[in-house]
Amino acid sequence: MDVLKKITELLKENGFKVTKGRAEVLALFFKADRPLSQKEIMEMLRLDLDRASVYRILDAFTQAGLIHMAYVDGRHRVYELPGKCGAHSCHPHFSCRGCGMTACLEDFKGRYKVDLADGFVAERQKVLIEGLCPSCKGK
Amino acid sequence: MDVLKKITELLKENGFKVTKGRAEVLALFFKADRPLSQKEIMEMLRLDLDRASVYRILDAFTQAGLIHMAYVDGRHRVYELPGKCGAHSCHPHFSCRGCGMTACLEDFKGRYKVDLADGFVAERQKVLIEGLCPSCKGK
DNA sequence: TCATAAATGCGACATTGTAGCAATAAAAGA
DNA sequence: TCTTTTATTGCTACAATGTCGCATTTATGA
Repeated sequence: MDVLKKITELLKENGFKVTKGRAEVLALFFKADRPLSQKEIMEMLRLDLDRASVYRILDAFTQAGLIHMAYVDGRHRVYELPGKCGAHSCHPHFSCRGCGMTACLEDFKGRYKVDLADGFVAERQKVLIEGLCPSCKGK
Repeated sequence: MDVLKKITELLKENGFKVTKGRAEVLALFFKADRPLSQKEIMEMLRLDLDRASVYRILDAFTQAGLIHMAYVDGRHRVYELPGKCGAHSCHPHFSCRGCGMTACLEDFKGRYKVDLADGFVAERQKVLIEGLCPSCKGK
């Protein structure tokens, strides 16, 4: 199916008006091969979209489950399309402590099994692998 | 051994001058049963310590390896004493999406094994379990 | 096309984190 | 103990990130 059509459908399904801003932000996530921060989104956008609007769009998408907050970077919230994340498994992210680059390790199949105390409910796992990327490794 | 003595030793071992601020911040981590944010540290401190100083102390401790940055909350950096975290295992943290409370699941023994692409080096794993705590569960 | 409800732009603001510099406190030696 | 030296702190200003309210604009359904 056409990506643009898919995006329009996704937005309508979730009760969103189909606006240029929302369509393009969502399109960015479909094009991206890694989690995106608000800052990166602003830079990648072709149309002028206000900072506040981007935040509102990201919040709305997150609440609707269209994207996930990956929390990869201590300062920036980083978002991505939801993968197969669930209560007991989620593909991890890699973050380079040299350059701050983050990547999605989607083909990861491992699982944690965590026994929480009574009364606690696990909804989702987030795993971050920290280390060095090839170009920062040599320095 | 006395905690205060241990703290003094730890600071000296790492080449730090033993100041009231550093000693008390480090003591907070020994007393705490969960990861702490800069904000929480400010609120828990008895003596008046400047915001900038707390940040500098946390940075210095992190660099020296006395504490770890746990990155649990999207907005706040959250720190804790280093556990048995390594390239392929780390005790996970639990974070309640209702009240934002975070906890350390120290007795966790599981492991991820992640195959990174050539040239990438994994130094540490951070795992976050998101869900609801008992008191937020009912709401 | 028009009416309406939602989304956006704009501005102001709160919070978090950083940097420079003068004042202060800790450590070492006399 | 007193002094000197050097690191640490407090203060101030600043940058970046995120939020909020309100007027304006836009998308949608009649």
